[in-house]
Amino acid sequence: MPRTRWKVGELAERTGVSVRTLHYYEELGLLTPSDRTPSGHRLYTADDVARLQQIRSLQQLGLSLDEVGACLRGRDYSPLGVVERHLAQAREQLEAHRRLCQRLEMLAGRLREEGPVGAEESLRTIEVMTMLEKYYTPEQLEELKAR
Amino acid sequence: MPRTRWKVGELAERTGVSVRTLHYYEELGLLTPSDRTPSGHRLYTADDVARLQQIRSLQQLGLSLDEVGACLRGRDYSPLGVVERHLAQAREQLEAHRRLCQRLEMLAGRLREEGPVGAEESLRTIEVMTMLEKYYTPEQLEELKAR
DNA sequence: GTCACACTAACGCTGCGTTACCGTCT
DNA sequence: AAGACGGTAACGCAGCGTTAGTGTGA
Repeated sequence: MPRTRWKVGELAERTGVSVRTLHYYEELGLLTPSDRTPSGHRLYTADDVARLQQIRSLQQLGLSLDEVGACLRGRDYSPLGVVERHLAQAREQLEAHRRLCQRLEMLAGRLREEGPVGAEESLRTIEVMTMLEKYYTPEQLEELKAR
Repeated sequence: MPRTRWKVGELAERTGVSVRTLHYYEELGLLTPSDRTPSGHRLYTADDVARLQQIRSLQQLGLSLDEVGACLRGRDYSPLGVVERHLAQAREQLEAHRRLCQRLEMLAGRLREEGPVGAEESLRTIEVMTMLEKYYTPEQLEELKAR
């Protein structure tokens, strides 16, 4: 029989999400552990863990924590929908990283042969890097407008 | 003959780096445009653009702007070295995104068939997501210790 | 003369990290 | 009995976004 409850430190260790962050999510009303020990220690259930996953996915989709909250409380909220959009974005980032690798390889080549690096080379490389940081899918733009 | 100088807005548009950010880098002494028009408008040269690329690469490697500055001023500083480390990291992130996609696909599968999603499933997915955000190569850990 | 763009200066904000101090559990 | 872990409360901060008011230049 698998585990059914986690203390905050255990959850943090398993997920990489810090204890402070879990506290903070609770403060914002995003993730309240379903249970507590008599002495007040937080106990997270499998449902809570599922919710944490949704929160993190929405965050990686570029939403602020405020927006994440609104989304979770929203009427048309669908866990599967969230995962699917996250997946779509992850695939695009996969592609973006491929382009970044190409750019960096070219740049490294130039630098090795000591030829002066063309500005276009640098410009395009920066462009790809920056796009990576800001990635929003077209769908998200709609979402963000909807709020 | 290609361009040889860019105004701040032009550079911002080409790179995706905001005007405010370019101002801020200058404030910190990270990137001072080599020239100005008589009236004070910033003019960035190809060298400046190359430096901007280095700054962004170091940032994506996980360094704070303070550390970026220290690195650029450091004695053993090598542009090629920076690009190579960035490239190594980009490749690892490519792999990490692949794993993320796998996880999200499995999760989506579970959600579609309405079976209750196992907590392990959620936990592992969150773990992969979180690792992605924090990625530091072994090399970087050395760097960070060195400071 | 107008409209997009540049300048400087200043405040504001998000998402936590980081003490600090005290209880708990094994 | 002690050390790892939990609790709440509070401050602090990086990296810009965002006005605001003014000059510039095609």
